[in-house]
Amino acid sequence: MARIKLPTLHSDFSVDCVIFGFDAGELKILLIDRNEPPYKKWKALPGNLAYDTEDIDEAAKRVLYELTGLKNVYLEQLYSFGKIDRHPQGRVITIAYYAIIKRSDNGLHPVTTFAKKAFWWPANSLPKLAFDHIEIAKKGIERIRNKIRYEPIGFELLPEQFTLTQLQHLYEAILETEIDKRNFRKKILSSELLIESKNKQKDVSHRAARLYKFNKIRYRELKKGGFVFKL
Amino acid sequence: MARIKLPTLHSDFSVDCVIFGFDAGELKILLIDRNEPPYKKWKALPGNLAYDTEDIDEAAKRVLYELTGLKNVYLEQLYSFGKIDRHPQGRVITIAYYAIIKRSDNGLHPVTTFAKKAFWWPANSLPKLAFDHIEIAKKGIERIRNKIRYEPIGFELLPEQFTLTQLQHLYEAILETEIDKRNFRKKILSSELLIESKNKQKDVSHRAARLYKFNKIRYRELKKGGFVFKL
DNA sequence: GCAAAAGTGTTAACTTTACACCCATGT
DNA sequence: ACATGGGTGTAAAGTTAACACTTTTGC
Repeated sequence: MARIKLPTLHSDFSVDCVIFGFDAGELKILLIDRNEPPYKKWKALPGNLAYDTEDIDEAAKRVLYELTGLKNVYLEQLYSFGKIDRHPQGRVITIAYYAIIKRSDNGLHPVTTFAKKAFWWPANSLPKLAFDHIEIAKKGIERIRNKIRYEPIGFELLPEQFTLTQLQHLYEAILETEIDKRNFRKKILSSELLIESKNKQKDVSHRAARLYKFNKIRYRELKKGGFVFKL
Repeated sequence: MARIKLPTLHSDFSVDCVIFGFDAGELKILLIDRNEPPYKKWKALPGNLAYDTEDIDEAAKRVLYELTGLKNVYLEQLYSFGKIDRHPQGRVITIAYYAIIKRSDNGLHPVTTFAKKAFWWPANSLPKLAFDHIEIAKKGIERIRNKIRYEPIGFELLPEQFTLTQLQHLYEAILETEIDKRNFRKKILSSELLIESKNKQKDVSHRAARLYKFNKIRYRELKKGGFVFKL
């Protein structure tokens, strides 16, 4: 297997990101169009070779930032992929990360400062992707599905303020189940993780729902005491 | 940051293994004494640079085999570690795996075909380790602790046949809790994951306990139907 | 006034927890 | 006969699941 040395980056491993967003009642993943070989013109997960001078976590943050302009985002390592033939130009291991980002409530407007053309794609009907990116994306979906059951990461996908119905729809979309409205509300409210806002929904053509915020501080406290959020 | 090229392996990433065993009522981890620099004479997790010609999963299997002579062992990727300064000779990313191996019931005799001197160490009182291996080991312990709650991996640590009390002690050791004997038995037996053996314990100076086997086939069936083992 | 989603309680089924004594075997 | 761990059931507390109608608001 030939080993290609790239002039500037000088590295044999890359970082790829599965970036999740929630919109129109669906879990979405941010994809890019590749405009250089290999896999030119293919859709792919955003990623890049890593510099020798940065920790891998930093490389993931950088990729995410270059693509979305966002910092301070929920970002975790997902899994590493190292089949010898996964990259046509030689041995390149990739360390995959997954990120969860908020999108403005009313907005379908994608994030702004792109390095490449990026677009959201429904997580449950992904197109063909370059390299082994389908495998990586599936691992990401599997992870977020498991994680959401025992950590309150769902809030990362919603705007600062949200209604209980929005939250329920999010859980239903990710877990692909129906949830009973009354039971859901009882459970989520009894967890003390939500702060009731004084505001209500605006511009809806029906009774406006109360808005809530996630109480991060309370969550940290509870977690220290051994509390585990469970839906 | 200097980048050292090794003549034969020609690779910038390594594979390290957290190998778990259970013995004398304790969770143990297999360590080696390093006999070359860097960190010569330090204790460390078994690991090695990976060849360019093997998938990373294969590299992990190889490391495990070289050290223990074992194949077909429970082995999963754990996490990748990529701080730039984790290796004194330059940028080396490591992909950590964890393995769970059975040790013969009565036996404290360690595995045989060593590449290096290896020895078991209690997981909850690890010594100083080379590189960032303490961090890796801790991640492994955290993982096995979480995993054992919702997958029946405990059986991988026990001999083919075991008593319910042995199984209970194993859970107690890993989860660091006490478990009620009657509740534990009720729960574990009602899961239908155990096959009652006709045999009983031998050579104990008290009433001999019935032996059980883990029913792997039944577990796979149940799992397909969406069953999740939970202690 | 009607369409659309918000909001609200009770009961039965199930799961989890707490708890103590007799039994079989080896010395 | 005694020491050691093996083996067993029940009741109370807590959790989950099933289920339907009234309220508010905009059009």
